[in-house]
Order: sequence, then C-alpha cells, then structure tokens
Amino acid sequence: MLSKKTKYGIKALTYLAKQEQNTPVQIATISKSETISLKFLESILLTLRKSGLLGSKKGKGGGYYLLKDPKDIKMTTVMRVLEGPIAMVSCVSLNYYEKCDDCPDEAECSVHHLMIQVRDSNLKIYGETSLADLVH
Amino acid sequence: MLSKKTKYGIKALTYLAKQEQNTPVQIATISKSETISLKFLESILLTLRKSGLLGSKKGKGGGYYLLKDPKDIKMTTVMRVLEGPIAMVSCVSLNYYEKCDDCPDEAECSVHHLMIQVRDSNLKIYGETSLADLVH
DNA sequence: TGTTATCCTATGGAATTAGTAGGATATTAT
DNA sequence: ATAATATCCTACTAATTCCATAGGATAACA
Repeated sequence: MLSKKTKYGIKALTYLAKQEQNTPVQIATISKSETISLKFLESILLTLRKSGLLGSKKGKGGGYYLLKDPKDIKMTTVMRVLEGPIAMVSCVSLNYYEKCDDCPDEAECSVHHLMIQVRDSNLKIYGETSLADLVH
Repeated sequence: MLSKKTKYGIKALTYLAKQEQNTPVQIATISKSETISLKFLESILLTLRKSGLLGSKKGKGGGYYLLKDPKDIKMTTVMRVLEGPIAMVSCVSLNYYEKCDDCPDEAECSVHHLMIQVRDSNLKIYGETSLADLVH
C-alpha cells in the first residue's frame, strides 16, 4: 500500500504543476485545498525540496515551486523520493539492490522472477508518466 | 515492499508445487530447505490452509499439501491471501474498495488515475501467472 | 524591526511486522 | 491404551515504520 506521505506528496506536486505561473505557493494553501495536515505536508515538501524537485522561498510571498517543467518530472523520480524503491523485493531493485538473507541462489528463486516482471511493468508506467500527465 | 510473510509463503507454496507426489510435507522440512524460521512458517502455512489453498494432516506422516493443481492456483489469489489488496490505494481496489478521506472527487484525483494503471498491470501479471509457472 | 513563511530537530502514539512461547488437539504406531 | 508425532491456536513481544505534532531557529520582505 502507498503511504500517505507519497499520496500527499504527489497531490501537492500536482497542485503546483497546475499553477499557471510558477510562483511560490504556501504550504497552508496546498494544505487547505488538498485536505492535508499542515505540519505533515510541511515535512513532505521539505523532503521534496531536499531531493531537488522543489525550490522554496521564505518570508512574505514565499512558498514552494517546481524547479522543472512538469513534463520533465517523471513519476519514477517522484516515487523513489517519496516511497523509496519501486521494486517489491530488494534483490530485484535497480537502485537499492541488496541480496536476500534466505536466498542461496537468486536464479532459482521463484519470488525473484515474478518480482522482476512486476518491477518492469511498474517501471514502465512510472517512466512513461510525467507530472504533467497527472494534471487531469 | 513485499512482506517476509508473503515471500516465505510463496516459497513454501512453490516448494509444495515442486513435489512429484502430493503427499504431506512437514513444516520442518520446508523450514530447513528454504531457511525460514519454523514458528513463523507455521503461522504462514496456517493462514494458507485457512484460506483454502492448503490441506493438512496431523500426526506421523502428516504435514501440508496443495489442494489444487499448481496450474490452477493463480498468483492473484496467493497475493491477496498473503499480502492483502493488490491495489496500492484502497480507492482503486476491486476487492477491498474504500473511499479516501481526503478525496472529495475520485475522478479528479491524480493519484487515483495513476494507481489504476499500476493496479491493472500488476493484476495482469498475477492473473497470468500460476504457481506452476513459478516452478521454473 | 516586526511580520511572514520556511527550516529543522525532537518527540509520541498507533499500527504493522517478524517473529517466539507454550500448551491443546488430532493422528498414527506400538 | 498409550506414547510419539505433527499440526492447531492463542497470546505475547521487540523492533520498526507511519502519521503526524510541537516549538523554536532562520531567512526574506515591508
């Protein structure tokens, strides 16, 4: 299941992508519009900023804004930043690979093969979808 | 990420599907072969039995066995029993649908649309894969 | 020099995960 | 009968993750 962090994060990014101009939007504005706890959203936007997806401005007229064109923000990036690995087991993860403790031989593992298929199909979807596509 | 319960469960089912004859296999045998904690595996096999996938026999010569031909056990069933909903958000779940608290309109939700795609592609994989396919 | 809004660390409750413990129950063999 | 075998079942626990919340520090603007 998708964490609320990821869900809220995507909603907030979509909200920003919808803006006509890319001027800063306050946390409180997004919080109200999307019914997300202000403090929780604050922490989510902070990680999105640290990951390089968002820029921010302090003080009056401040807020968060996208650093790239929504067309150029792929959902693979968004998912990895918010949710972590796209793979369902670390032994099939491209970016966070780790060997399984209980598997002597990956090639023999039934779960491994199945999860490679799942990873690839999800990767295809996230790779072909940009933030711009999510704006209805 | 896939829970260990699901991972171990699939491995155990695959182990049973590999057997030449469908005679009962003891928990301890699977536990040793697949390097899974005996007690943990016991609880997993119990849920698999309660879900109708496995039969069991007590006493000497007892153990667990598949109730159907591996060809007829689809991974959709296995995943739902072990991991729960296949959908990543309950608002796109076919079997466990629930409305989101924060969404006034699903049709307008950017996450909703994306997750329908993910659900469908995963459902396709799990639906087209049977336990027999996992026995390489 | 206030006011505004993000920045950042720390904390906490609830839920989930990954087991463990130990006795009850049913089946088989002697 | 009875001892041995193996599942059945409930309850418990430790660790981790999730979903926030609190509150002050910092930076920008009027």
